[in-house]
Amino acid sequence: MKVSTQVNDSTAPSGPDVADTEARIFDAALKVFARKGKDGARLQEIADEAGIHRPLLHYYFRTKQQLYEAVAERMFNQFMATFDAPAEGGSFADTLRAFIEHYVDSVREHPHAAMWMVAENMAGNPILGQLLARAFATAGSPQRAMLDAIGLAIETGEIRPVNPRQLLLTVVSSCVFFFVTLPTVKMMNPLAADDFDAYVEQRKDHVFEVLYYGLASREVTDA
Amino acid sequence: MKVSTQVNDSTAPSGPDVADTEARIFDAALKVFARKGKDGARLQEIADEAGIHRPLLHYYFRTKQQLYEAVAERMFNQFMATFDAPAEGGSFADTLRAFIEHYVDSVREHPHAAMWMVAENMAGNPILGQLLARAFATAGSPQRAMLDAIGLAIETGEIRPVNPRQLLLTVVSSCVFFFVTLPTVKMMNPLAADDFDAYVEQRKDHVFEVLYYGLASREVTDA
DNA sequence: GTATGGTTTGACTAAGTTGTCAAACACTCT
DNA sequence: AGAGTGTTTGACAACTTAGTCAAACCATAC
Repeated sequence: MKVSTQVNDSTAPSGPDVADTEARIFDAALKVFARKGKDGARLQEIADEAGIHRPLLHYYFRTKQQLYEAVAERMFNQFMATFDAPAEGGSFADTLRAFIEHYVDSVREHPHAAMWMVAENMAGNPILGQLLARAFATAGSPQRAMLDAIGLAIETGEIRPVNPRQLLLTVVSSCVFFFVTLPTVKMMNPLAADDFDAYVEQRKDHVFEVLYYGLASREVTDA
Repeated sequence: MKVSTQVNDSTAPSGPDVADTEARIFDAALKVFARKGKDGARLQEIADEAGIHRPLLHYYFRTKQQLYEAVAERMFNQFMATFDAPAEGGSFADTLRAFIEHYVDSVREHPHAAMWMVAENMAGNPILGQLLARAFATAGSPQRAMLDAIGLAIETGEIRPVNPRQLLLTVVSSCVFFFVTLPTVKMMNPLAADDFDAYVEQRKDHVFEVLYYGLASREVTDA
């Protein structure tokens, strides 16, 4: 029996390439779950996508639920791993620019992950919240670091006083939402449909510009 | 047979309160579909929620698919109907403030609608895009008006030149995303969990502040 | 080469879900 | 009261899907 032991005890006879099979299942499940959602996904479809027979899914992961959870956890870790802690020392503008850049790239690189997390949230599952809360509590984590950077920039007066958590949410919203509503975005903005790469770069620039410099004409006005 | 004739031919004998039954089905379906998604939803659960027997669902809407589509359309219309065209004449700042206010309130008032649209998008359905595109093409629509207002404000120099479609997307993102990821937001921000009303107001203020005035300290710098 | 371990397969089971139907029902009109 | 309409009900059929199982399979170790 297998049932997902992460490491292969390399002394025992291990027959065909187990690691490969498990990886194929992961990838396939990732795709199908993200496309169809947990309930919409069919084990048969996952098996087909992975090029294996359906009972093998049960051999590697007992139940659909367990497969779902395993994939969810891996996806989240994968996604979180793509973040670097913001470089210390530079201006907040640089930090923010880099954070936006990273975030958008991460979402692009793991297109299913963002949707997955949103879906999980909409279903009311607190899993993501728990994982994120842990990340925020961890001293060195990029999320924590970004929050700290905001606080610091306010103290030094580089940026105006705003609620750091609200700001972080606004930044993340701006970086993720367009990706989650892609079909609509592509219909509303020709560039997104024609040259998505270019669109994404445009979006990064826009988000930074608007958030950092704001809309109000600089000539005009007050502090 | 019934099969969803919107209007009740009031001359014919109509037995028990048909309009009420249909409305109850709508409301129930709305809730359940939004909670569980199209595939996760069970007709039995919808029937229970509506307090009727399951075959009645088929009597009013032949299939699950048709029920889903009917509810989707109604929800979208309901949602769109909550928007007012931005008042002409005022400053762009006022227009933006009002738009944010309205958008957030609409999302709050129809909590399922936002999630529904996002889910629809994630499933790759172009329905929402089509409906929205129609709204944008319509001269008097609030969406169109907002886009025009942005263009105008740029021309008059009230705001700096930005891509209007990108800006609109950023605004909408900031108003909707937090609602779609509510469980996570509540775990990350104590206020959201303790006093959601207050949190929502704080969010409106924040979004306007950041988007309009930007983060950069006003003392510092260039146009 | 044969025994032994984990892996893969095909056939089967059990449960749950959608959709149908004919009979019972309620209301109105004559 | 009785006919006629549209509505509601309970029982049923067809189908899909997750999960099980024992037999076949393969690779290595002896």
